[in-house]
Order: sequence, then C-alpha cells, then structure tokens
Amino acid sequence: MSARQVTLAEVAKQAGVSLATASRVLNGSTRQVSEELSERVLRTAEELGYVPNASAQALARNSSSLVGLVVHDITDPYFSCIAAGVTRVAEEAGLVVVLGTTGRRPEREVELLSTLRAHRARAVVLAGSRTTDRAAQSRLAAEIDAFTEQGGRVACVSQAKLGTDTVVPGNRAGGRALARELAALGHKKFAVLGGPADLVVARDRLAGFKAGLADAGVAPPLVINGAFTRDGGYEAALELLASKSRATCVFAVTDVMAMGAMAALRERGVRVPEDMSIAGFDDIPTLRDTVPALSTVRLPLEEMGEIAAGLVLDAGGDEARTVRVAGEVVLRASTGHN
Amino acid sequence: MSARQVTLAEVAKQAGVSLATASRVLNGSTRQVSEELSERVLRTAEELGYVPNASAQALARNSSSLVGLVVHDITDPYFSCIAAGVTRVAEEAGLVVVLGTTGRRPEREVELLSTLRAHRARAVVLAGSRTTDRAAQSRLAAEIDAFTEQGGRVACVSQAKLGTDTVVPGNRAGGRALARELAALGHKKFAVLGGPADLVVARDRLAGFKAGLADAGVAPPLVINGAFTRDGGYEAALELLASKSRATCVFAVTDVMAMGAMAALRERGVRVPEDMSIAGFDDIPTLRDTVPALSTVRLPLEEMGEIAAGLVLDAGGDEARTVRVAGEVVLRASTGHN
DNA sequence: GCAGCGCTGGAAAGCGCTTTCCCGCCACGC
DNA sequence: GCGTGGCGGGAAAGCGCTTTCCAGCGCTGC
Repeated sequence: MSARQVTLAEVAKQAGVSLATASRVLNGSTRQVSEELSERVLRTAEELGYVPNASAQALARNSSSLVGLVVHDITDPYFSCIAAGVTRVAEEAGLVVVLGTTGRRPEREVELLSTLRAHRARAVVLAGSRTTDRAAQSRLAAEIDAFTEQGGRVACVSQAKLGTDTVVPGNRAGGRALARELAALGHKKFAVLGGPADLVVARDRLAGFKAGLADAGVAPPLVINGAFTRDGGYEAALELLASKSRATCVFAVTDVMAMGAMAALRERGVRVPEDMSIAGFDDIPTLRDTVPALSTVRLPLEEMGEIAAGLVLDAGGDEARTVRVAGEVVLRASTGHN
Repeated sequence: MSARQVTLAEVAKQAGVSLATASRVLNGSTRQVSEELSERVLRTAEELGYVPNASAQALARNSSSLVGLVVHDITDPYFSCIAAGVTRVAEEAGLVVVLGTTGRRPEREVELLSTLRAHRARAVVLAGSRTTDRAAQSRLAAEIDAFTEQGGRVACVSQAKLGTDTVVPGNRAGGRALARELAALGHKKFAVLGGPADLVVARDRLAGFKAGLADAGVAPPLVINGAFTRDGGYEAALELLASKSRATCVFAVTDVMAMGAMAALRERGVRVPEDMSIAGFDDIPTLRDTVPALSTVRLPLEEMGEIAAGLVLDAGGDEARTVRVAGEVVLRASTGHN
C-alpha cells in the first residue's frame, strides 16, 4: 500500500534539471536559478506532491527545525499557558515544537534534554521550575552544556543561574508587594502554603512575602510546605486548619495550590473571605471562574512563553540574557478586610 | 565553541571495531555481537558521550521516532488532558511528541499534517473536533491519505468517518442520558448552549440531548449557538437571558462553555441552581473547584489520549478500529430540582 | 574428509538532501 | 582578439546512520 515518497531526485529528473538546481529552487538558497528552470521545478514539485524529507535536510544541514519544550505537567494551566506562547512563536518561525513532560522528576528533564540533543533540536525552552538539589542541578547543567556545545540554544522560564537565557518573573517582588497589600487590609496573622522546600520558585515567593510582611511590621507567617499541586494545596490547607493557627489570611505560592486550599476550606466550612482570606500567585486563566474570585499576583504567562521562545530562536550573542517580567497584584473577592 | 558531535564512526574507531558492529551494539539489531566487542563498544560510547543522531537514524531507517499531536488550543483543559495521555504513552514507547496547535483553523490542521509528513512522523493523533465543512474535510482527508500512504498511522479523537482509528466518546448517548436525568429532576423548559453549528461533536451532544428530552416527553430546547470556548459560553448565556426564555435548566455542550455561562449568570444575578440549573459535558479537572460544582457528563479524557496513542502506536491491521468510551452522568450542585 | 551450515565481523552501498567545486558561457575591457 | 569576471548549471562529495552482502571460521553430518 505504502506508496513511495516523492524525492527531490524524482522532481529533478521529471523537470529535467540537476539535483542541485532542484534543491536550490525549492529552498531559496543564496544561489540564483533562472526564471525558466525555477518555474519548471516548482510546477513539477507541485504536480508530484513533493514534500522534502526533514530528516535528510536536518542531516545535510546539520540542524533541524525542532524546538523542545519541557514542562512538568501539561495539564497544569501554568504550563499550558506557557506552552501556548512557545508554540505560537515557534510555529510562526516555521519550526516544530517537541513537547516533553517530566512529571516533576528531575532526571526525566535530563533524559529529555538528551533526546532533544539526539534530534539536533535547534533550541529548547525549559519551563519547569528548578530545585535546589545539587546533584540534579549539576547533571542538568552538564546536559545543558552538551546541548549548547552542539550548537543548540537553551532558555529557562523562571530560573536563572544556569548560564542560559532566562525569563524571570518577579517572584520575590510580587510576593513582597502582595504581602504589603494584604497587610494593608488589616491582617495581622498570616500563613503561607509553600511548595516543596527545595523549589526555587516557591522559596522566592515565600521570601518576598516574608519581606513584605516585615516591611509592614507584621509578624512572620506560619509556613506549611506541601506539593506544588492542587492536591498539595488542599493537604496543606487541612494541615493549617488542624494547626489551630490564628491566621486570618493565607498565601498559597501558586494559584493551583490556592484552588486546592479553597476547596479544603470550603469543605471544612471556613468562609472565604469572611473567616479566612486567601491569595495565590500566577493568575492562571481558570481563576476567572472561581467563586470567590481569587486574589493573586498576575504573571503574563503566555507572554512569558513567547519571550522565552523569542530568546531561544533569536541567535543573540554569547551573553546569557535575562528578561524580567513583573507581577502585578490583583486583589479580588477572596481577600477581605480584617 | 561548538564542539563536534561524537559520531558512531568515532566510537567504532576508538573501540577498534567496524562501523557495522558499533551500530549493531548500540541499537539492538537482530544480529548478535560477541560479548567482548559489545562490551568494548558500550564502554567507549559511554566514555565519549555518544548520542546517536536521530535524523541520520530516521533517514537510514526511513522512519522517525516522532509522534504528532494536533490540538486546537493547548490551554483548553479538554485538550491538555488528552495531551497528557498521549505524551505519557508516547514517552513510554520511547517516542517523542510533536505538538501542533491549530487555533481552530482547519487549514492549519492540514499544514501541520503536511509538516509531520515531512518529518516522517510515525503516527499522529488528531484531537481537534471536526467540522462538517466539506471542503476542509476533503483536504484533510487527502492529507491523511498522503500521510498513511507514506506509512504513518493516524488516529482521531472524537471523530469517525475519516477512515482512521478513532476514539469516540459517547457524545450522543451521554447527551441523552443527561437530558433524561435532568428531566427527572422536574425541569420542563430547557435551553442548550450549542457550539458552532458545523461542529460534529457539538451536534452529536445536542442531538443526544434532544433525544433524551423527547424520551422524557419534554418539549425541545431552545438552542443558542456560540463559539466552542469559555467566552462563547458566556456570550451564549447572555443571549439566553436576553431572550426571556422561561428555561429553568441549561445544558452547555462543553464544560468550558458552561464555565463561561455560569460567569454570565452570576454577573446577572441569576442564582445557580435556584434560578437556573446548568450542566456541562466532559468533566474537565478544573471543575473540581467551581462553586457550585458543575453537573456534567464525565469523559475519561486522559485515558482517551492514552487509547488514541495506543491505537496509533500499535501496528494493528488495515481495518480502521474504533474504540468507544462511555460518558457517565455526574449530577452535582449546579443542577437542582424544579 | 569434505560439502554445507550457522554465526560473527567488516566493507560498502545506500537513505534524501545540501553544498562545494568546477565548467562553460557571456559580457566586458584593454 | 583574448584574458577576466561573474553567473547559472551540474557532478559529486559528503551528513551519520542502517543494512545487505560477503568472507572467514568452526561445526555437523554423511
């Protein structure tokens, strides 16, 4: 059944030109080809339904049209927004996006990078947040080096210190600003549902939040760590309630965790914001439809994906560039006065 | 800077064996290689940090390790769940997923398929819902033929009639069952927020719903069409309210649309479910955290992605296989008695 | 004792494309 | 008239693999 694929050679032969000419016509090389031949080749290619073999091109050119995108979990709105931004830019550039999911396993990130290297991906965007685990970090760094030495570019979202281009959201500043605004609402006792202790993003947001409370002269918050997921937030919130803390306002370091936390509060009959105010971080799109609407720090997620893709596709110098994007505090119904 | 990539030839030379032997060792061909040589090659490859060039392999083998995944919008939970299922299966099979997004433009789907063909993708999962637009359909069909003739496999989620393997959710049956249960709650006047009139999925769900109402002896619903998105649901709901319809229960053909509709009702001060009951379809994960919890027809989205990937990766016969997955009506707080 | 077989290793022919290099041609300038 | 360039076209050498085909070798079976 499987009909042979049309090759460049067939097109060339049919059009009565050499392989070289056909190649030049169909790929806009620097070389000129006469109008007549050019036209003939184009027509024949069209007739035969010629589609260039990307593998062969990649091999001959020693560079492919693949762009890698590595996320922890594509169902997490944070990542899917970034993914949307990345794919938009990549597709506009005529490139193809390879999606890899790590399931939050650092070693999987290294594997994926290696696979992408095997495919001679032209670039890769690492959107997963980094841990502070030294060993994992150094393996990743080694793999990144291998990748860049081979000529590929790497950009990270939300994580510097890897010597790559990076788009960094104002995690610390955002946390700080949020804390101040919440303090201004009159809250005196705070709790934070932090992510895993070794996650840089979580730590930064927490650190910023603490700083903001300090600015406002409010006592440091009770911190409860949990998984960086909706269920992590749910569990952490339960733990908070069990702790008999007197907190009147809780900050979940991600919106997704905040959603879980709200579910827990609701189940336990804790009213938001009357009994407890709650705020998140990221402003994922699904927040539009929660009740009460969640206060948060807005990050332009899709745009961050676009920026990352832009960085990684634009040749750039040798310097690792860093683009900062600011978070904007958005107070909604989930936070009330105290 | 860009250090040359280690090639198989280098490994072979360093290990003192032929290219053929090295290749055989590093890829588990059918051929046996002596323990000693095998060991030596493996060690050298390890030392040199050899990573096979996937393009070259693809070219030589005439088949790549790419699997395409085409969705309309990766930020839509419906698609991201399916994507999660597909990537899981593909990654387990040692394949790499290429993500393409169409932005709901049919011609983009054709383009993507062509690109995937150029890359000699081994298979592709089409997750976007089909339209009834004849022209678009036939171009797509042609592209699918070209793809399969070249040896690739294609599976569709939620759409038959293309001669490919398919995973079909019980759209009609689900809509019907839902309608009956809602009717059983005592509602007499229904409205449906249908998707675009030419979307097969939307039509099927609507048709099923109508059939269910008929079963229950209830009058046909008022149907309002709108975009297949959250905002489409929002707009449609506003239109419904403006219509002065006496409906007490509204069915949005998608959870995402239902979310938008709930937002509209909330804004207009229409209480759910006291003033209006509402139900959706799909059971996307974000539903867990809406208030009131949305009644819906549960579809195992991730599993559907897994099944589709399974179909497409498993050689199978020439027959187009169809796997049906049933929807399960889940009544929650958004629907009340009347 | 030898044809024949099974098995392992290597040489080499591709896979489909890009790109270098060379050749012939023409327009020019002296 | 002839050397010089510039330019369009083609031959062919790869790109890094896989796989066929062949050579050699130690065995088995008659």
